Amino acid sequence: MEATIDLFGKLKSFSEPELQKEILKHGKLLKANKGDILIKEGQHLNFLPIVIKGQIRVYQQKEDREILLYYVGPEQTCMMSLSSAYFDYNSAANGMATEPTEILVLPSYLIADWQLKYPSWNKFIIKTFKSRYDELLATFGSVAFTPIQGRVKQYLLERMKKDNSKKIPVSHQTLANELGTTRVVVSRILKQFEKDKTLKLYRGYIQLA
Amino acid sequence: MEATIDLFGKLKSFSEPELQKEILKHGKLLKANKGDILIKEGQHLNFLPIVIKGQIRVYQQKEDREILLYYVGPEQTCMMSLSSAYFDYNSAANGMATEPTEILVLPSYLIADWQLKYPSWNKFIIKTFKSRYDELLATFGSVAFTPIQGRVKQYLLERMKKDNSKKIPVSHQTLANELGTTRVVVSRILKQFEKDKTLKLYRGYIQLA
DNA sequence: CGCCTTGTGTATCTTTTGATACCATCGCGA
DNA sequence: TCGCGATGGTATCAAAAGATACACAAGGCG
Repeated sequence: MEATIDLFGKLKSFSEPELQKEILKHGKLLKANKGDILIKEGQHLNFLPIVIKGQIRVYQQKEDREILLYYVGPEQTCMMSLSSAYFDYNSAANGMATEPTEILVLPSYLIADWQLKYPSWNKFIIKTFKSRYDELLATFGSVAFTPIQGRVKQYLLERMKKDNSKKIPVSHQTLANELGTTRVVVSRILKQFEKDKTLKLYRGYIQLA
Repeated sequence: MEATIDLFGKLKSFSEPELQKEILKHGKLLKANKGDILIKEGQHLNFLPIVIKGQIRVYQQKEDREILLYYVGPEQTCMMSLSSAYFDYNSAANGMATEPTEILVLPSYLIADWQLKYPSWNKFIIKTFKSRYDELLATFGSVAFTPIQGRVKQYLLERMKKDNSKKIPVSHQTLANELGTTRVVVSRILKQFEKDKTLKLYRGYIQLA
């Protein structure tokens, strides 16, 4: 890989100089545009993507329904690829860039080696497994126990925190895709919230009260 | 720990003699009865249980509803404890023995050390993370996309395979708890299946056709 | 400007799921 | 033997969620 200005300024997790050398040697930088599909369900993966900048949306799909699993943000990687690195495995989800995204791509066969050699890499791997699991478990609990109305509210509140803004740019259809339901259901629920004065609806965005 | 006959005959994953010594030195054997609660939601865990014999049911609960996450069988361990070993963490689920169960209990602080020292231990850890994730993801997809009727069918078929028997000893209430719904719903669906001749209902068990 | 895509509002109808209630039966233990 | 809890059948009603269809508006683009 060509020397990249400030790569490890953005990837602070990897402190060992030796590890950094290896990453520079074997890694490739990739740029993805908004909407680019990086991983498809059923696909066999032999690389590990680490997001440098931007974001990847990982979701499951069934017929015309889809549901969000998690986002991969900077300094993070994806479970599907990680699973593939250790076992013969086909992706159980899709990955799509939600904005222009820069990705560091590493070949799978190095993952396990590095894990034994470099403590910071090991920590990264374990942390990924752990936090992805937690996320999924939280979403699972939500889907299993909370009616959609509550999940819409949850989603909007989390989004507000994350973006630090009460103006949430999302279409009803997109919201439905995040939550695993349909557009009509989302519109209906949002309208109810609007009547309850908890938000206002506009074309293309939602303004929380 | 007192020398235990054939412990490593049952735990074939741990091949290194050094690791076996460590396990014998720091581990304790524990016996649980059917119905014993081993882990509670919110509880802080400082041990890692590895099942030797029997089974632990790990599930989430909310008010009077509950839903199965997974079972921990022989040679397996639980995600909650594993997460606790690496990070400050409170269990997000409950664990209960479903039958008389023998458990090897190891202190949390050793998990990470051993992982760097013993490849077979590392493999065990990674495999646990990976397979627990896969299970949860499968269940998640099922809950998100499949109507309950289909999930009842899935459950019964899987149970048939696992037990290698078409006679499935389970009450409607228990089935409801596994699937995150209520008894009445399960009874209704099962009755429909009986009308369709795909199974017969008896007190305390279900006979698949 | 007209056209097309995307986004939104809403009505109607059906299906699924849940809540409640009541009753019958079984089997265990006092 | 009686009582009681666990199990299961079922009816009724309500709520949640989904399917379909249609209308309209906003905005980009040729």
